[in-house]
Amino acid sequence: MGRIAAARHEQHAQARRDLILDAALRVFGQTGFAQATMDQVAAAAELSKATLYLYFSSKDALLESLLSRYSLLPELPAMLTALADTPPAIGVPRLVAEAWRLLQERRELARIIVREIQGNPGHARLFAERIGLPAYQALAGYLERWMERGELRRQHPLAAAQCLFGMLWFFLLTQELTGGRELFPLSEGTIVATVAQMFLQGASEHAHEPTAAGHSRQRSKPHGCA
Amino acid sequence: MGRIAAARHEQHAQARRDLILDAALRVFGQTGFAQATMDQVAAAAELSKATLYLYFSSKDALLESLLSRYSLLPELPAMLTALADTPPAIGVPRLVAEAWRLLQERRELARIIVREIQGNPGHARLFAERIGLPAYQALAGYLERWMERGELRRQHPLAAAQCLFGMLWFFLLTQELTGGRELFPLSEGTIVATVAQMFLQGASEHAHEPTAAGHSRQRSKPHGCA
Amino acid sequence: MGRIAAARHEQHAQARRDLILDAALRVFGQTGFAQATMDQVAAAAELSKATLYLYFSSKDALLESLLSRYSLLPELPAMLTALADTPPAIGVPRLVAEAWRLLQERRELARIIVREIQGNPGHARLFAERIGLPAYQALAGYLERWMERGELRRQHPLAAAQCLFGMLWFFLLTQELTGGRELFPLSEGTIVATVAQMFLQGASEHAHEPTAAGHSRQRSKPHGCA
Amino acid sequence: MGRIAAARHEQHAQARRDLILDAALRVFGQTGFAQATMDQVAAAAELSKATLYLYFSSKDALLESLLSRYSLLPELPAMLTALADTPPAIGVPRLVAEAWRLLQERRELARIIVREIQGNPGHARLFAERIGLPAYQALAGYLERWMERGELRRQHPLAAAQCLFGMLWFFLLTQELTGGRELFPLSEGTIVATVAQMFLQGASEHAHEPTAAGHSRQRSKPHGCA
DNA sequence: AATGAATGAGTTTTCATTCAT
DNA sequence: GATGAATGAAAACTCATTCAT
Repeated sequence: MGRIAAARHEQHAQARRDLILDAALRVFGQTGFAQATMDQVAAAAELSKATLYLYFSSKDALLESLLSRYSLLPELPAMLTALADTPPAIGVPRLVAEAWRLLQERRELARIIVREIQGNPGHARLFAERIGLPAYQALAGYLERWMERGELRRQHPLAAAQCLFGMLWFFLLTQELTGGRELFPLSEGTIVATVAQMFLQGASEHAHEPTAAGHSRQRSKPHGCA
Repeated sequence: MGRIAAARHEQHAQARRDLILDAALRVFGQTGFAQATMDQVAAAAELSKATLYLYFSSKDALLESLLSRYSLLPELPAMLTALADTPPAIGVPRLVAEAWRLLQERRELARIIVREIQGNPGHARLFAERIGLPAYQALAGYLERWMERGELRRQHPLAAAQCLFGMLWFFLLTQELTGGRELFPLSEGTIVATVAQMFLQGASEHAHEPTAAGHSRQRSKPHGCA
Repeated sequence: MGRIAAARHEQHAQARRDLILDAALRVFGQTGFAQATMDQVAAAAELSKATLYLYFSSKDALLESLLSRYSLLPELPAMLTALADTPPAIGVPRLVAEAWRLLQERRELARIIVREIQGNPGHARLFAERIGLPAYQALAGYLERWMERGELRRQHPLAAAQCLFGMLWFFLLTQELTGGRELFPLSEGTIVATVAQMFLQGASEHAHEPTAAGHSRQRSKPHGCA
Repeated sequence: MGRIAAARHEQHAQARRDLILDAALRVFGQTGFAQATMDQVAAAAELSKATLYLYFSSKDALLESLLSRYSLLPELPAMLTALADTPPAIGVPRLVAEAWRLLQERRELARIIVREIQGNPGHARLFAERIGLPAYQALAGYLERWMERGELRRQHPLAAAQCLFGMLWFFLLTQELTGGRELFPLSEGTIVATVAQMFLQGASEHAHEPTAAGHSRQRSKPHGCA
C-alpha cells in the first residue's frame, strides 16, 4: 500500500471512528452505558454491529475512547487566557455565560461522565486528570491572579473554582432532570446571572462582615467610610 | 388470620423490605443499578434471590422503592425551622456543615440518584417532587425570610438555593470521583467554610458593586456613607 | 440448610453434572469440541443452555471436566494385577481382548482425546499424567516382570507397552474412520488375534534371528538342534 | 487470452494455490481446523483474506484441497517396490526408519488428518481411499510376497500392515502429545528399533509356540528337530 | 415464608464470506 | 488480480424472573 493509499486509509478509519463515537455519545448519553446495546449504537451509526468491532475492540473500549477523546470544556484554558486581564466583575459573568452555553451543548457527554465515572476508578482518574484538573487549574490560575491584585478575596483557589463549577453543574443537572423545566422554570439568563453574581458577591446584603465560618482573617474596610 | 397475627405479619414484611432495601442501597450504590445483579442484592441481604421477589415485584420496583423511601436530606425542613430566627451569617454555616455531614453519610443514595435519575423521566419527577423540591423550598423559605428582613440580597430564592446545593453536591461528587482525594486534597473544614463563605459573600474583595451581569436593580451603596 | 438437605442437594448437583458430562461426551465426540455448540449439549442433556452454566462455568470447563473425570482404561491396572501371574502367552491375548472391548465402548471419549489434546499443552499433560502414564506403567510393570522371568525378550518396557496400545488404537481409529468397515472389513476376532499374536511373536516365520535393527544381543538357539 | 497467456495464468494460479495450501497446512496443523480463522491463514500466506477466496471457494474447500493434495506417505509404494527383493529382516527396519522420518516431517498434516477426519465421513473416505489404502496395499503386497516365500508367518496381510502403521502412528502421537518428550523420553533410535523388532519377532523370548490366541493353524514346531 | 433449580430472552463478540474499487 | 471494508449469522454467556417443594 502506497503512502497515499495509507493516508487515505487512515483518514477513512478516523472518519469511521468519529462516526461511531458520535453515535455512541448519543446512545450512551440517552440510555446509559450499561443499558445501551451495541445494536443501538450500530443503528445510530447506521453501520452493522460487526463493523463497530472493526474500529473498537469492545464495548468498554468504546466508552474508554469516548472519555479519552471528548472533553467537556477544552476551550476553558484558552478562554481564561484571553480574559486574563479582564477583571472578574466583567470576566466571570462572561465566563459563566460561555461555560453554560458549552455545557448545554455537551450535556450528553456530561451525562455519561456523571453516570459512568462513579465506581470506576480508572475512568475517574482519567476524567480527573484529563478533564477536571485542566479546567480547575485554568480557572484557579485566573482567580489567583486577581486575588494577588486585590480584586478577589484570598482563599483556596481550587476550592473557589469548584464552587463555580458546582453551581453550573447543578443547574445543568436540574435542567436535565426536570426534562423540560416544568418544576424549576428558570430562564437561561437567570441561571447565568445568578451564578455569576453568587460567585462574585454571594447572597448577603452586607458583605464582608466576619462570618461564623471561622475566618479569623480580619478585614478592615467595610464600614470604614472615611 | 387474626388482627394480631396480621399485624405481626406486616411487621415482619416491613422488616424484610427494609433489610432488602438496605442491601440494595449498598449494592446499587457500589456497582450501579444496571450493572448490579439481583444475585448481588440477595447475597448482600443474606436472602435467596427468590425471596426478594416476595417483597418486590421486580428489580425496577426495588429501585423505585429505594428512591421513594429514602431521602437525601429529609431533616432539612426541620433544621431550617429551628434556624428560622438565626441570621444567615450564623445559620448558613451551620446549615452547610450539617448538610455536608448528612450528604457524606448518604453518599450511597446520592450516587444512585445521580446515576439513575437521568434518562428516566419517572425517576426524575419522583426525585424532584419528593426529594429536591422539599429541600429547595425549605431553604428558599429561609432565604426569602431574610431577604425580607434586609439581611440577604433580593434574588430568586429557588435559584439561590440551587447555588448552595450545587456547591455542596459538586464537592461531594469530586470527593467521590477522586476516590480518596488524591487529586483535590481539601479538608472537610475547608470545604464547609468555602461553601458558606462563597454563598454569603462571594469571591470579590469589593462586594456589591454593580457587575456586568446586568442587574439593573440599583443598590444604594450599602450603608449610605455620606 | 440442614445436613440432610445439603447432602440431597449435593447428590442432585452431582447427578446433573453427570448428566451434562454424558451429553457433552456424546456431542463432543460426534461433532468435535470446537464445532459443537452449547445448544447441542443442552439439547442432548434435555436441559436449557442456561442450566449448563449452573454446573459448568464455561464450555472449556466442561471439556476440562470431561477429560478429568473420564478415563479410557482405568480398569487396566486392576486387570494386570489380576493377571500378574498369568504368563504372557495367556495373559496378553486376554488383555488385548478386554482392552479392545473397553476401547470400543469408549470410542467417544477416545475420539475427543485424540482431537482435543493436540495443540493444547494443558490437556496433553492432563491426559498423559492421568490417563496415559497409569496405563503404560501398569502394562510396563507386567511386561517387566515377565522379562525378568525370561518369558519375554528384554527391551524397553514402556516402548513395548506403547507398541501394544498403538496397534489397538490404530485399529480403533480405522474402524472409526471407515465408519462401517466397508474398506477394511476385519472382524473383531481377527483384530484381537492379530494384535496379540503380533505382540507376542511378531510377523516372522523364523523368529529371533538377529535383525538389521542393530541388536547385538546374540541368540544361540534357532536352528541349533544339535 | 492467447494460449501462452492462459498457461502463464494457470501457472500463477497454481503457485498461489500452493502458497495458500502451505499456509493453511501450518495454521490448521497448529491451531486445528475449526479454531483456525481465515485471517490466520491469510496472515500466514501474506495475502489478504479476500484473495484466499479467489483460489478456494470456502474454508471447507481449503481443507478438502489440503487433504486431497497432500499425502502422508506417497513414497511408500515406490519404496516397497525398491525393497521388493529385500527380505523382511533387512527391509522392515529400513522401511520403519524411513517411514518414521517422513511422518516426522509431515506431522502437521498428520495432526490435521487425525483431528479432522473423525466425524466427517467424506473426509474419512477420502483419506482411506487416497492415503490409507495405497499405503496399506503396498505394504500388504510386500508382506504377502514374503509370506509366500515362507519368510513371514501367514496372516491377514492388511491386518499386519495396520499393526505396523499403528505402532508408528502411536509413537508419533505420543511424541506430539508430550510436546517435547518430557514424559516418555524415547530416542528416535529406540522407537525405530522397537517397532521393527516388535513387528518382526514380537515380545516373546520363546517365539512360535502356540498361543492362547486361538490360532488353529498348526505350526510344525519350527524346523522339525526330531 | 423461603428457596434451590430452571430458563427465555437477550447481549456481546466472532468470523466466514461478499463486494466495490 | 488484489484487497480494504462491511456484514449476516451464529455462538458463548448472562440474568431477571418463575415455580415446585
